[in-house]
Amino acid sequence: MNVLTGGKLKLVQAGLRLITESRSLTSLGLRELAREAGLNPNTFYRHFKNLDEFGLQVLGYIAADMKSGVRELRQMAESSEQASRDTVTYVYHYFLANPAATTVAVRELHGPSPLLRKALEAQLNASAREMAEDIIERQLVNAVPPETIHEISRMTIRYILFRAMDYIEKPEQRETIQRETERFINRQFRGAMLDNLSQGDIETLVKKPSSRVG
Amino acid sequence: MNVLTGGKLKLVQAGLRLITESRSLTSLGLRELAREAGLNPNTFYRHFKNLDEFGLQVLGYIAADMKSGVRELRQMAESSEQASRDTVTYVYHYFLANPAATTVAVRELHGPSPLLRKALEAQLNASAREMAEDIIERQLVNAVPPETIHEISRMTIRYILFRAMDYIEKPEQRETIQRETERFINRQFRGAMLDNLSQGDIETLVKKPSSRVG
DNA sequence: TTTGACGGTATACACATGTATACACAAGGA
DNA sequence: TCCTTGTGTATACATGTGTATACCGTCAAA
Repeated sequence: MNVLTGGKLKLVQAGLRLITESRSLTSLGLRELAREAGLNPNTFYRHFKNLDEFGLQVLGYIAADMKSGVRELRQMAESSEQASRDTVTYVYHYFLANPAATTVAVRELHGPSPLLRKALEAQLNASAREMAEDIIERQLVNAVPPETIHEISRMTIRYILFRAMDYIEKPEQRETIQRETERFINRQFRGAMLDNLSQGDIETLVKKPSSRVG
Repeated sequence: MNVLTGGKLKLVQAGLRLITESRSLTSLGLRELAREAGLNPNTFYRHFKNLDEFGLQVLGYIAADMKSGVRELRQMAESSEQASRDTVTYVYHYFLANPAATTVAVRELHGPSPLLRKALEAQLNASAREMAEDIIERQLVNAVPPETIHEISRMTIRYILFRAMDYIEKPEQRETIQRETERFINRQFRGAMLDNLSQGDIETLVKKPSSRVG
């Protein structure tokens, strides 16, 4: 298995710790890591060929973590009405509990290392696919075609990831961020329901007084 | 005026050059910059107190640039129908023409320096505000309240910024990215028109056959 | 009991970095 | 004319970095 132990684990965890304290994965030094891990600099070489390999290991470590997080998600989201609210709440709490992983993801997704970027993108797309398939399977939004659901899922995953940084760092804004995210998701899906209507159609639709319109 | 000249300008431009070649602003070194600028390392101190101050100068430099870009935007977007398409086209072309500025913005918005992050956020919010006020002034989407337009503008600015990285680096995806961005914007605004309808209302609305529904 | 791999350490080297001090030279005002 | 100010340079130092070589215990297999 890919389970980490001993010094290797110590180094990875040291890396995550350093990243949380306002560093980026790509900027970590070998000696710095060893120092933080309480090990001799050269011990690093016992476990990793170079810093790139270390980066990939860290990514693998947090990817495994995230995967289990997303899997738990599938247990929730019963009704279509409450689906987005529950999901958003859960996801943000997950990010809050894993600040290092979140920071790594955000920083390296557009960071300087093509290798890490590619790996992260794949990881995010996988999560988005899982989210989309879940939505399709449970028929949470029937009026929207599958391909569109996938597209919106990709956008949503990224949106949430970036907002997660603020969510972690600005506790007083958490409520706001959560509400904004819910609105984001709802508007995407509701807007998508109108994808093949013309602007004129929509205006007449909306103008017609329904149950309650301010 | 804030116009840069001589060595100071050389250093800032060297910074932008280095950033485009897959570096991040925060990771630049003083000697590295001087080398790229063809100057003595110590000349750096003649112009900047430290690297943080240098970063702020670079940010200011590109902010001025971006501002003029956004201002030009106000000349366009005549009809509501074509508004998003024109705007998106323009904005992406702008980012394409200024890859260094774009990369800086994306990397540092969630980067390790709180100072730069704050400055960038302010800059983005200013752009979003300008965009929102433009939309409101021109009455492009009447059915949506101003506060919501501001919110969507903030989201859109960020969305476009992140997609701009891919837009720059993956020429074969430019068409796709542009289309996706247009859909993103349209769905946000159309979805927002339905903000105060219940899920049930919307479903009945959408099911009703209008001009053309697949 | 010996062997060898594994994980960890110590020392050392070459190089890059930020910074301090001191020097050079042009332009402009007194 | 002298003096200051702005800009650029040279030298030097302490510190940090990646890496190479060599040494040391533990432990399991032969």
